[in-house]
Amino acid sequence: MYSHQLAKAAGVTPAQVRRDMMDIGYNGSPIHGYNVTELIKSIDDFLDAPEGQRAMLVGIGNLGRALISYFAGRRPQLTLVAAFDRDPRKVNRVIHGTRCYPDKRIAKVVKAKGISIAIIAVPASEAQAVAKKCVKAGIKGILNFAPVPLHVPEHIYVLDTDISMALEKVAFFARNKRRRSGV
Amino acid sequence: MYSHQLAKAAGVTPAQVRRDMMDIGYNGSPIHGYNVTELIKSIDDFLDAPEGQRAMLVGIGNLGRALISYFAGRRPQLTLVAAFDRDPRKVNRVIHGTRCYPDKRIAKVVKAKGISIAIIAVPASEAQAVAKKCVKAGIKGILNFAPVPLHVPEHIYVLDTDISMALEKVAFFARNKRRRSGV
DNA sequence: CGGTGTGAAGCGCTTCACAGCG
DNA sequence: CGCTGTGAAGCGCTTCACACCG
Repeated sequence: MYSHQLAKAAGVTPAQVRRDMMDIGYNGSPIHGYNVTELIKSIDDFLDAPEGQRAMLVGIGNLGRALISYFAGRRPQLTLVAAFDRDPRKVNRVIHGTRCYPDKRIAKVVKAKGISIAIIAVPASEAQAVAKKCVKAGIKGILNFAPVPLHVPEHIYVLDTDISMALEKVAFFARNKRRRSGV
Repeated sequence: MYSHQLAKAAGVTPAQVRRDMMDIGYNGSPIHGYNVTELIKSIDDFLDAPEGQRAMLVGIGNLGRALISYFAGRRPQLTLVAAFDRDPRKVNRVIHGTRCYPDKRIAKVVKAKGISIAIIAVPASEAQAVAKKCVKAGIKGILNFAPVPLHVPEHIYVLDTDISMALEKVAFFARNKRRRSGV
């Protein structure tokens, strides 16, 4: 499989693909290109923590449930092991294999299960408070779906994914003609 | 309101804020900083199409429903006016003010309502087919939540928002300590 | 001083372009 | 040849740094 084929499949340029190969330390051959099976293994080695990582979800609304089904049993090294909500009617059950707890128990469950990543899918008004709780519990990274910037200590990694902003962006560029763009 | 205050609120640097002011053509004064009311108006003028823009959603699963409630009556100039699904049980009703149609009717509804933006929230296996249908119907921009790169003509703007990739990214950087990052 | 507006520098990602090799 | 691996150039966004002004 050659760089230009991988490039077409992934929607990027061949140069990009070769650059990425360098970055993850995988080498192809000019004759046969890249061996996909080995390549996948190299990518996994590069991305995954050898011990695996566990994530939790806070906020079991429509978005929360969508996220649970997205992540259900996707990658063995990165699993969703708990979900939390403030509403007592939403907890103490299992959705798509993920157990739901009342949000009071975040700290305990994080410690008990060794969770290092939090996914925040609560309303904007609660996001900052939830983030604080997660950080105090010992989380290392946050995936934030609430449309507010989170204030957290420097050493916590935060990725903001503001969905309505994404729509604004599409609306804007759809009018003002530009090229595609990624995650 | 001064640039450093806006910066703190938005989670960016003061220099960024002033740069953005230049880009949208709004001027503050060194004495009073920026007038927030006028500023919001300037931003709207910059972002919004004067005639407004209409969007549709394809795929009424958990994610689809979450998106509907996100966008319900947010911005007057950018509204979600229709939702589509293949499943007959999900259509012919109104969710959060958004009418649901069978996906066969995409082309007709796009034309009838002057829709220019499509939000794709269907399973990966159907995304490309849906995208094609949308493009043929005359859509200008696509917000894609399916975890596949879409192949569309050059002049269509596509924004890919692969949520599980976002989680991988957080997992990776949470281990390898980096600074926060945006939409 | 404490702000804004902005040219210029910095930085990271993307692309070019070419050596090397079967 | 055609493809990989990679130094170097390009490009766009971010940050610096400073003139200007009340």
